[in-house]
Amino acid sequence: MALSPRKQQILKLIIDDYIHHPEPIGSKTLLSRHDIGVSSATIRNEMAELENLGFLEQPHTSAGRAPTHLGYRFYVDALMQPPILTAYEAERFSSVLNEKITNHDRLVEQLSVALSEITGYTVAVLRPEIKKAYLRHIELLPIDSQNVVIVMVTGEGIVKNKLIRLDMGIQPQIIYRLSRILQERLIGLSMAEISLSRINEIRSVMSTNHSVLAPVLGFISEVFEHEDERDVFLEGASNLFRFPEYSDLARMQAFYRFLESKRGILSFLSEPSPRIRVAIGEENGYEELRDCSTVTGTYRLGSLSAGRLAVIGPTRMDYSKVVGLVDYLTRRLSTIMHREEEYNEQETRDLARYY
Amino acid sequence: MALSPRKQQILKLIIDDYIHHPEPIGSKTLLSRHDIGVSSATIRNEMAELENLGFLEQPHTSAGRAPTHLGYRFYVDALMQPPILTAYEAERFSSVLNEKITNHDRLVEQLSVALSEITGYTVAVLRPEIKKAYLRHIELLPIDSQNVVIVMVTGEGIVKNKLIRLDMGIQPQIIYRLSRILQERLIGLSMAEISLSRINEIRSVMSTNHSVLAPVLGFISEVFEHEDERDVFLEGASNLFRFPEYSDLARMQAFYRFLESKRGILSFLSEPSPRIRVAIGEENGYEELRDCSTVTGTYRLGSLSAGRLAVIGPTRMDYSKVVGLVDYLTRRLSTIMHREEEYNEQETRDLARYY
DNA sequence: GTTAGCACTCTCGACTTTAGAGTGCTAAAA
DNA sequence: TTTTAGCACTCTAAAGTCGAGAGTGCTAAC
Repeated sequence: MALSPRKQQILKLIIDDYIHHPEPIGSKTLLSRHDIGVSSATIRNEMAELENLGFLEQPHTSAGRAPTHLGYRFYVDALMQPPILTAYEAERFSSVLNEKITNHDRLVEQLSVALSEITGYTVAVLRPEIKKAYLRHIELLPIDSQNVVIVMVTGEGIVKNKLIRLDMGIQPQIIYRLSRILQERLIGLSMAEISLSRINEIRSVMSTNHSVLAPVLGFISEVFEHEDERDVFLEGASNLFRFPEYSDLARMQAFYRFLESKRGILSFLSEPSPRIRVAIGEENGYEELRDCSTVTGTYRLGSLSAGRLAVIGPTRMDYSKVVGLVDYLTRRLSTIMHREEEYNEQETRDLARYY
Repeated sequence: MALSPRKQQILKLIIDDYIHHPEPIGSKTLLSRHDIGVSSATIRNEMAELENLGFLEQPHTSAGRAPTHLGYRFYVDALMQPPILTAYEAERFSSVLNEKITNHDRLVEQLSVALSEITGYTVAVLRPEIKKAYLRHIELLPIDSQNVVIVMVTGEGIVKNKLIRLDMGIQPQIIYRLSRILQERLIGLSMAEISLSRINEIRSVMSTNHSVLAPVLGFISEVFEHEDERDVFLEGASNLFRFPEYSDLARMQAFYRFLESKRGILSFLSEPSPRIRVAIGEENGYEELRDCSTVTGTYRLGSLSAGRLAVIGPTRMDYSKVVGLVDYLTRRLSTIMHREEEYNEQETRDLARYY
């Protein structure tokens, strides 16, 4: 279905207009706004054909035409101008990145706030899974006779901890011993490698003291298995109120409920997807996102699994701009974290001396 | 302004009705729904007087009457029936409390989810400040030559940590030494007591190694000073869509923006307030909460400062029910945590042997 | 293939009408 | 003095009417 250049031109003009001014547009209006070399009647004919092809639709007979989801799809694939970042936008991100925030979660959150501000849409972030990380450090700290803190540090510098309350008192010596054993056997392994067999190995060495062992090993597997911690960060949800397409309260509520429950948006973000994915309406695969478009970017944080960052807006989204921003941002995030990762590996090698 | 019993009865009936069916109610309708011993004309007269007194208002001349904020205030203070928890509600909370969640944040979050479900309103939680906690344990863990993890545990079992990246490599021995010094000088102190002078004391002892010291001491003060960590937990914000009083999109957006920014709701929750506070409309003190009522409960977590838990709903809130739930929940939270706290102090005393 | 012209369609806002709920007032009853 | 029946009056909300305006599709001429 190769579209004639003129049809493409007309489709592009309609969508460009519609993105900023969401009202069905007629042949005359289009002509009055743009310098096309033909008359309104010709445009009318072209538009009728574009409608037959499924790229445009009329809300009713005597109205102008609006893009369909298929129209947007074609626009995204073939028509929209290549995204360009403005100096302001790049600057806005850089200023966050230059703050030298050491906590990855915070950094990504701050960037999301910026992204949501710039685009005026909603941003959702799924942080990388920790499952595939390798363990850089593990330590048990006896706090008192019945409380032990377990601290784990991944290669990427993510620290996880938990206070474990034991049923019966245990001497610190035993804790220290277990701590050393865990260090000897687990440090340097990726989480995939800390399998049941290794844990059982430890269990046999420490056979005397099951009462510490059970919760400790429980926590380790919890950190790396459980998705609980993987909550979604949301920013700018209230932005969508701006758009007339969300003036239907019932729909808005369904949408909000979807975001709020976090389950839905989590599973949406967890789906495999290319580095940059644009999904329009039903393409999202969720009833609640039927009236939305999303631009999802994947970033990599060291050896961790992919993190995801999605911009959610109306289907008449400014695709060019959003794709540009998401692409830029995830790229920068990945390289920054990649650099850190290399740095850490270097360090870890140096460190070997101490052990 | 002592109201006659009959006026009180009529006001109560109107509000009881209005809470579940938010339409201005007229004398005849009221009579048809309830068995009052007088005619509609009498009720009409009483209602006219209640309006003069400011307890009721008419949207327009020929409509029924609806409660004013003053009316709700009187209702809350004098009319509503004492709150009773249903078996289901108590059971719902107990099932969460019995899960033995060790992380306080999670526990309070789960309870908020239950509270929001039961009430159908929005719940906001401000976690206790950590500032007043006493330090049960502090430890520096060298991870490699340039990375140190600092771990702090409060009396309540709250664990805080951070990975500190140093500009230059430092031998683990030095880290261990600093760790011991911190332990000797800081453990057991309340955070108020870890003043600048004590920190300077440490600085003089460790004069040689400023490069570790600065970020470590920085983190300590950050943990206990900064409000950053005190983010607000929100649950059930989308519930409010149900209510016809929120069908005005612009208002809804302002409200959502308020919740989302977290600044506003944080400062709202930070205000001093009695154990249970009911605020109606303007009483909330925030423009964005002008159309809402809030029931705020304070709970205490060990020696920490107060945590706050607020139910936010329309002004025609089911006050009796909500007050009962908030009261019950904050009480149970406080006692549970109080018990834990005693337990911990016991433990800490026992522990003294080890040091 | 393109365009001017024209009859036709449909929505949206403005205006009108009407049913119904509710009121306040008055005068009679308790 | 308080309560009540009765009634004229008020106001809204929903339904109906109407005309302007934007846009279309078709036809015939360029």
